[in-house]
Amino acid sequence: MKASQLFYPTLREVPSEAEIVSHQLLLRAGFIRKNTAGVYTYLPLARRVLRKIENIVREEMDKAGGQEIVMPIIQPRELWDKSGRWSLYGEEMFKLGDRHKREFALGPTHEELITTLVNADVHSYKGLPLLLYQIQNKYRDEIRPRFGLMRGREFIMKDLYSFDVDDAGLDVSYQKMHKAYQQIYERLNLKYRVVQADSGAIGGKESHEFMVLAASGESEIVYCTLCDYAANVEKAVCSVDQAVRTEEESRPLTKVHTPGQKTINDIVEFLGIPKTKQIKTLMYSADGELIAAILRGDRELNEIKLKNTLQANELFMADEAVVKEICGAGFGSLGPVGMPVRIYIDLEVAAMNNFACGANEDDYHFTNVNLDRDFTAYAVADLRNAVAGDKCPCCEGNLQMIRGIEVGHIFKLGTRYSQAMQATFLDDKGQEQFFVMGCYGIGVSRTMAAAVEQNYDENGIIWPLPIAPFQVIIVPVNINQADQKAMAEQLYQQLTANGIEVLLDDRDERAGVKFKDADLIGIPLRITIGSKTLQENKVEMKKRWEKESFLVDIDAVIGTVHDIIFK
RNA sequence: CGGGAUGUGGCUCAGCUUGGUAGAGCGCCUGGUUCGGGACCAGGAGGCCGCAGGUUCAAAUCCUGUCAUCCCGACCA
Repeated sequence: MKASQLFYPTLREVPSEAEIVSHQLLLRAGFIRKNTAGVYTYLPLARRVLRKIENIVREEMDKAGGQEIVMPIIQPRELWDKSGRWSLYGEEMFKLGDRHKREFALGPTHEELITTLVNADVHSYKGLPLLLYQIQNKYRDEIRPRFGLMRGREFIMKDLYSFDVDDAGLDVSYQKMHKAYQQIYERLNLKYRVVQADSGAIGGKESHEFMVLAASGESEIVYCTLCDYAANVEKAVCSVDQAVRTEEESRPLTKVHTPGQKTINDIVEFLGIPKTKQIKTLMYSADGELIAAILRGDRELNEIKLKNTLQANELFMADEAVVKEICGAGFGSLGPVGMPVRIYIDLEVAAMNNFACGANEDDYHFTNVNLDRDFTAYAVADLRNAVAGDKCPCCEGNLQMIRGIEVGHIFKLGTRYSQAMQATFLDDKGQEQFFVMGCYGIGVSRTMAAAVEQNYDENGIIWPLPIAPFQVIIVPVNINQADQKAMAEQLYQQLTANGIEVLLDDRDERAGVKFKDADLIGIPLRITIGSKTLQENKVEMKKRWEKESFLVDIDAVIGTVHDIIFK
């Protein structure tokens, strides 16, 4: 491809709408343009990258037994009524009507559609397992689209759905996908981590997320430095034996006057009691019922864990006025002693003694509080967020934190959708059974953005070789010099003939402009043709990710490029 | 949906407080000089100042409404 022919409008300045690196660079380098919030046009360079990602995904899906199909974007309401998700998905779905006033949705995901499809045409266990996938635009009317391609309202996703005869079959399909996903991220050449994930209200028992590691990632991940354990903080287990047991004797409960002291820090200062000897009491409304969640003073509540423990559908922090009425004190003065609602305590708290807490009376606290003697817990559960330094739940190692971008997510769905959609087959005993399903997504466009978040410098993008829009860029310093132009053409032809994707910057621009653009769009390998080196029958080569360039004999160019690209 | 901010040529922004009919840099076009890290000189094109009302002799500027975009939060297979 000749740069003079390529549509890649680069920008010198950062468009003001872009906050994060991938958004800024993809805009500046002429990969994407915004149409409306969360909706983008992919220009030629982006299209090339997306295709490469898609092809790697496609190959691995096929290798794992997947078969590609394409499902419609427009889906009728009835399908979604069947699964109950028309209202459940609610606002997040783009909805539209036709001229007959029939209602439709732009597909945010395709479980309903594919379950219907498979149910219509697979009637026997002999047709299973069946793995079908597509790479397609998805539509979600995000409350707040942001970060460019990271959280768009229209995005490209690969979604595969597995259909099996039973749970054992699902396990096999799930493992296949798990492995295929690892292959994919290896091949994309991205640093990533697989983590245990919360499967959400709708998911099944098991779920893993694939995280591309990047400082700007939205998700927090904990991982063990010794073993393979890794999990989304939402999910990370804080096991019992992490709790520091205190061996001291129980001391008598004491009520202390603490005028105006509300926060944990206030008590640290006022009473000289460390955070780790205090507890905090958080009030929640769970499906309308007021409950108390209790944690050590320095810990953070994990709402997802609490929600799962309570098996609540709706959970939000209680209104202070309500709390005051029922408990007799405001937020800063609460405690479990005499608390008139159900008390859920964190595992760690169960191991503490002689701690301090609010007395359910403004301006008073208790010290030397002890579980069972002074109050009883309705349940003890893992409720807090893991933090760096926690003991690994699987081994003797310690946990560390890192940030990541969720680019893949796999779920065991079980029979949730097949039951809702009444999708069945006959097993080998002639019994009617529900399909046992799994679903497996990869955010293709998000993966492109994540690759940028992970690979850039002050000059622009540094594409990993497997997904670079071009592998090599040839820059003749001055295209008006006949010998440079001729050499550029010659190398371009030769490299192209050798199956290498080359961009020839044949524009009549100054060298600086061409270098800047080459760096910005992130082509991994640059070949510079200048008059001095040309006289010595050499060209200059530079790897985008390295600082120094090096000279190569013209005869050796093909071989050198080959070595670098195909390693 | 709450809180905050912003809408002025393709991009980044100034002008708005104290109304008098629009500017800079970059980009773009033409000519010339340049030519290994976003050149220089000269000339030029391009904006009913997001939109709709209102106040006023007069509105980019003041007022009201509205739309859009961005950030924080709530939300989130």
